[in-house]
Amino acid sequence: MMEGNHYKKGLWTVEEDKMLTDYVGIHGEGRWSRIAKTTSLKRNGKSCRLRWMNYLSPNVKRESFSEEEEDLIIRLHTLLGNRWSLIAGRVPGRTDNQVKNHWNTHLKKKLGIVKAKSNESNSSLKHTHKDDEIGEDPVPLRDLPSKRPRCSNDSGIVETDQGEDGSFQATNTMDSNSKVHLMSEYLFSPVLVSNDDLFTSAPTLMELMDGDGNPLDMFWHQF
DNA sequence: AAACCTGCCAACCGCGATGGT
DNA sequence: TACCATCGCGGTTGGCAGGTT
Repeated sequence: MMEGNHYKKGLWTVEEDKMLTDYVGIHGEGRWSRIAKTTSLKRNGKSCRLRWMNYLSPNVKRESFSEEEEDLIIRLHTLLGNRWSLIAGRVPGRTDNQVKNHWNTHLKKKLGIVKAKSNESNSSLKHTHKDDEIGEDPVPLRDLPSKRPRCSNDSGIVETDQGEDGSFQATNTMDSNSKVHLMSEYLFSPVLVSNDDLFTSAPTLMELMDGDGNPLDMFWHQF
């Protein structure tokens, strides 16, 4: 709890990276807060964990995103919204931070997602580049439990639907046929089917539509 | 050449969840 | 049950690099 403010911040040096890598090599991942106590690395636990998970871990891909990865992210985002850790979990070698950054800097533009101005009179407001972005989340976070993977009941979730502009919007009024169509489109598209792991763990449409629970519930367990 | 602008991404922050005592 | 340490998530920021004026 008490991670004081005497810890170093900012970009990591090569020496710091080596210290952290050596530490993980000896002690394994976890117990991040002990690093500063047992080594001369003056980084707090959170910083160490983030550096390892997002950069130093051998599981992290450093090359550019491929077309296939981008397509997969787009599809997963349609289903999951800004659940970056869940999305990243389905994109081998990519971290939630990588996925989030790539979405915000590349994929939004690729999809032509821009914030819908509520009215033109607002155009005189001071512009910042962040103002261009929207809450593009197809399932607004306010409608979801804050920490979905840890929630046992997921009431209040809504499905996604494609809007006139091609972006996906939240809706809870979709009929069953539309649900089947949408689910099958995403689950059994060539991109997803090409992913062995996802394919083997993908449910059937009957499973999707079965029961009185939310038809998307299974995603939170499968992804 | 210098100032300014923009894009990008690594890292930070705040918060909630979890697990141990 | 309460408290504390730790972990993990999503949003946001800071700063560098390259482009433009």
